[in-house]
Amino acid sequence: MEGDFLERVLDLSKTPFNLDYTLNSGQVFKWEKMDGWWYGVVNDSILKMKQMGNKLFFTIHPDRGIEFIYNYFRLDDNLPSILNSINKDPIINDAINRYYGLRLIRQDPWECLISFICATNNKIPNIQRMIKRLSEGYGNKLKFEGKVFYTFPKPQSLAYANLDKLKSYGLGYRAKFVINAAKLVASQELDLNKLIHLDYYTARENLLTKHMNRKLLLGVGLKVADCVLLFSLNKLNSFPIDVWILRVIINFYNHLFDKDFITHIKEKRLNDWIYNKIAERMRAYFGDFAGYAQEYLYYYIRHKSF
DNA sequence: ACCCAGGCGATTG
DNA sequence: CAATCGCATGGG
Repeated sequence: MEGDFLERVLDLSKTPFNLDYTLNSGQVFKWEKMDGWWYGVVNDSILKMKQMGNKLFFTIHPDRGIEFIYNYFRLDDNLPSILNSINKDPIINDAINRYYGLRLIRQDPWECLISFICATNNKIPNIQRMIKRLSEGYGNKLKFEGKVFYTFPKPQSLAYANLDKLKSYGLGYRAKFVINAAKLVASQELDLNKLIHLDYYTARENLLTKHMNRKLLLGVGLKVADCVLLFSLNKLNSFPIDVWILRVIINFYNHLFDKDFITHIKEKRLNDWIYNKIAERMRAYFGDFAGYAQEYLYYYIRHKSF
């Protein structure tokens, strides 16, 4: 079908957006840049994109409406207004100025959950490789421009996946957590999409539920839950704290905390009590869009040379 | 060889 | 409750 390969242009002059920053921000792991074009599989469609200034060139295959792009890249978010609301100090101001146009992405919650279960105690290139192998092994094959792509596996596919096969993909001890999560979602014991309608704290409680004094979702703690809430469930006040954000706190935001608290967290490893205390303070400081601040600060600490 | 990574589970005290 | 410790894997 000729129409499937129609290249379209989106005018970004009134909606600030930076595709490279957004896709390099560690939110999503299934995108790849080839010959200057970004290729990604979103739900069941291949997206091919390139930005040149205020113009976003893209092809969706099979074709979808423009809302598909708006929804995924949250182009409906009033970015200037959001960034203005979180711009509280010179550090975040510097991050905003450097990486202006970085947006949160609205991912599929299921893919997001599995991605960040795989992300624990791991490095981004390795996470990308794991997600790629999972997709090749259990996703559906798509062809486009003579290239082969794979959708992210459905919950039903991973629920009956072979444990040793997942381990051979490099998932290690996370393999059993992935299968556990897949069984819960496939059986509809856990309905991720209903969490979109709940507030941040209630939705987080759902992800961290215990059943007979045992966690329902294995491999999901505060950090993974916060990532899923922020990147896929519309909870923009979620403030995930990983080792990098902890460095941001210690280096640039220690004045927001008691002095002995800072010396305490330098000695101890991050535990739930420390995590919640920091996250609550940063939510109070940055406000309802603290998640955007988190993402700009994450990009800042990862990319700026100090 | 050792250390680290978008942390968390299991086991102890 | 809180505090330790081990963990699969790959790269520096």
